[in-house]
Amino acid sequence: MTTPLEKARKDPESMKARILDCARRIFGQYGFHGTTTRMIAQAVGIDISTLHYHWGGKKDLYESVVVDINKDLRQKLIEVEKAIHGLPLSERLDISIDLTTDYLFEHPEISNLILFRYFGKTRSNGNIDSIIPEFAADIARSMGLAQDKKNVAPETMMKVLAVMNSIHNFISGEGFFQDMVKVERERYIALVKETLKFIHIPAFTQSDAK
Amino acid sequence: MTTPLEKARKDPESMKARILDCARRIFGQYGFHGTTTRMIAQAVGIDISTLHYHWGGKKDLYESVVVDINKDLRQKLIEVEKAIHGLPLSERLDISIDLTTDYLFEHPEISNLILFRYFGKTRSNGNIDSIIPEFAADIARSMGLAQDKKNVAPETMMKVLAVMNSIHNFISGEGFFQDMVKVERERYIALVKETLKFIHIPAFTQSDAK
DNA sequence: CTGTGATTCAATCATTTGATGGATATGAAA
DNA sequence: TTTCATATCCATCAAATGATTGAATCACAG
Repeated sequence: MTTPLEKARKDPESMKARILDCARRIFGQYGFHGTTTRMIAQAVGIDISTLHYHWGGKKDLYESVVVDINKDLRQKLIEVEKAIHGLPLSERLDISIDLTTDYLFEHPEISNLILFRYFGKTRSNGNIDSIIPEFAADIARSMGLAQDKKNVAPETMMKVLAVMNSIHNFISGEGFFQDMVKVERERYIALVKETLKFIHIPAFTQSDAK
Repeated sequence: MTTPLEKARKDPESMKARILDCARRIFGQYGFHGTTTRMIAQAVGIDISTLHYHWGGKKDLYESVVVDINKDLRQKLIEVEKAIHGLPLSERLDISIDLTTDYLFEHPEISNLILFRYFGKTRSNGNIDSIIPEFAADIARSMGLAQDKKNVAPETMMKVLAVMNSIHNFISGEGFFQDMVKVERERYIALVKETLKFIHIPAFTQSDAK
């Protein structure tokens, strides 16, 4: 049986998919409470009731969005993992940062939504991010910091979180930070990669040598 | 002339101050749109109209909160700067991380609010964080990465942002991350410090040696 | 005690917002 | 053509929410 989300992903031109795309972007910019169903409907160019017809309600739509971005991110991480397989650690980090950063700059709503879920509370909260720890564990393994996905040491988990978050920060805070350093977009993206490598590569390669 | 905010800070028992305290906490947890004036009033134990009497309106109160936390953070940064003055870089980092982390874990709403302002949009946005770039420049100077507060290189600014953000991340994401690594609060705080030092000290000391 | 300004609250308003019901259109199947 | 499921919109509702008004209460100087 196909869920509404699978149906939407199958045909990107369908109304379901168009709504989902706009919802991703707007929920990412304004968060759950900062977004109104009317804002999304207007962005799609439809009536609110059409939105409700396809996705049930605001909360249902939001949860679909979260599942959707998690799916996309997981897909990308698998891709990155393949690209770096077998390389030495410093190169793995270098390439991972390049690929992930490029991808997220093209889909900033992913970083936006993830940070919103980390740092903000929703007045009625269910937890639909049980997949995130799995991401972190996957990354830990693919970076050679853990043997298997189960039983990743807390220290390792924290290091992986630090790397993931620092990337999301620069993507999601682009508006704020770019204005702060007063550079154009292309330059900002280059600066982000440079800074991430400056910060993270010494830490992990040093501990590797020990 | 004294602003309402100065008046509130003078007498911590005053109604103005009590409202401001609760507002800090709740705006920090739920963000601007996720917070209702009724939530704040209930937390203080007063009527909504009393809140309006003292602070004008939701937006005014929110802006006062932002100014207030920026003031607190600035104060703390000056304090930290004094404590590390003259020490070698790796020790400056070590101590800065300890002091700042301890302080922010005691006042998590500071990290919460700052991240909300970085990553989220408010439907009607004015920018009242013109002070943040100044923080970054201050830190850059006090870490010996820049000569004067004016003309801090973009590369340097980005590095400082990376450090600041990584701290805020672990404070503000405590609920999420602590659950992820499955440890108690004290252990989590220790892990945060350890991880921050692991990540940042090699980067800056290595480039220092070059 | 009295008067006066400051403070607080109950009641209420206007707007926003999530949601629904019913009418209409479209197109495929019978 | 008729029938029926799908899809869309218009009108509207009920609750939530930011804000205001006016009366009651308090603090305290005179």
